[in-house]
Amino acid sequence: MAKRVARSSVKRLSTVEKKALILKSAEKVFARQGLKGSRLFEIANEAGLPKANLLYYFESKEDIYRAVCRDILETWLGALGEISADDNPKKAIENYIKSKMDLSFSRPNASKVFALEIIAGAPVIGDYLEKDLKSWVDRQASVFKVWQSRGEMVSISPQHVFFMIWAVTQTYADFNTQITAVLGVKEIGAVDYSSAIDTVTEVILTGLRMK
Amino acid sequence: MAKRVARSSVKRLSTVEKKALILKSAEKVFARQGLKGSRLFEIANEAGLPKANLLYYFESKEDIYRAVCRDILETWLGALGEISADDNPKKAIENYIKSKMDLSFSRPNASKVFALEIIAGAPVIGDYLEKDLKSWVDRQASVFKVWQSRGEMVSISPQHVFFMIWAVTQTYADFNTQITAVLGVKEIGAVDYSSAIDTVTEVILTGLRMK
DNA sequence: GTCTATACAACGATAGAC
DNA sequence: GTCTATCGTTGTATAGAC
Repeated sequence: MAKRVARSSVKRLSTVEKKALILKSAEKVFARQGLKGSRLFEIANEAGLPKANLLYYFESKEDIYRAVCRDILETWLGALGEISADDNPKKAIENYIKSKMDLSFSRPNASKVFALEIIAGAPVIGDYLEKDLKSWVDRQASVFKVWQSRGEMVSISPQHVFFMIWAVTQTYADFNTQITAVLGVKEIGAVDYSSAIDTVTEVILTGLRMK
Repeated sequence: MAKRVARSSVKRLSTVEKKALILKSAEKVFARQGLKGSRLFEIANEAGLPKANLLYYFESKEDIYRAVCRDILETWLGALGEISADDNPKKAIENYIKSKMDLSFSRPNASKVFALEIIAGAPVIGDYLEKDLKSWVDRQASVFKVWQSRGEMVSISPQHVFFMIWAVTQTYADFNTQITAVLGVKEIGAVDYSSAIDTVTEVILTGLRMK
């Protein structure tokens, strides 16, 4: 049976497209109150689908949530890459900060879902943190140690360097409500965006004494 | 009728003490999933009280939540003080970072409730952000501008300086699950605590080029 | 594959005995 | 002031017609 591609109606979407629509809508809803604070009908409304339809494509609310988390982790890891000891240290950190800031501005809801999950104690992605993320950080840490031994970076715990970079880059997504309130603007515009990147990059590179 | 002070049983607590117990328990519960993700019976269990008892002391779940938020904001504002242009810039920022880090380690749940509230779009404390917090930041910003004109601080947007300081100090409370996972420890110990303060202070002061 | 109707469990809040 | 019982509502999930 031939499947038609998307037209004006949501009903015309293929299975794959509909699953993607549900996940996109779910990410937006979960970004406000997390798993326990979100309702299936909110996701359904957001997607423009009847509630029961969601449970045809996914087993349960938790199943949707797990799929959203998987999707976010893939984007995260995929976009961040690996830093090598041969890289130019300053350029490498600069690129890393840029990537993280871009993610914060392009997918703020993904960042918020991640934040809510961590604050809740990482019941779903705890394993990822302890295995994949930890070993990724451990690998980068050994690179930082090489740079530090060459005097190309101040000698502080590489782990804490990452905690700080993650914190300042993600704050522009997660705490954007606070930021717009303090700046007295309705939303973070293109100007604030590039000014934020410059400021963060400048302060961190200087703070790490990178030449 | 004479009231007895607290003994072993929760029942012996005075009205004031019992309200405080409820708020303390509620803060812990709200710190995991926010307002909508938390259940009254969870707060009741945490406090060791029957559910209906909570609704004798407070009108509703939202009422408890608002009281928790008020409590947190008072602590926040009270602990942070004001910085004056006459202060020694480096010492002032150092003290500010120290205060914020102390708050993160002494009241991590308060920090988490605050974070969840902001991520949710600040439905309850939005007013505080736009008025009290904004004017506080605006006052500090004029102090920073004086320092910057004297060459005692790098010339970047004072607002973004605060965004960065808040982000790195609060990350040790809010994202402590991620931090312990990456460090491979069960909890952030006294050693990590002071190492975190030193690292954060060092990087930020250097990053702001404070002499 | 879609959607209505509904079963069933969870939850907030109240009534009323003590 | 405390606590049990319970009401009314909301929310997840399923059954079954189309």
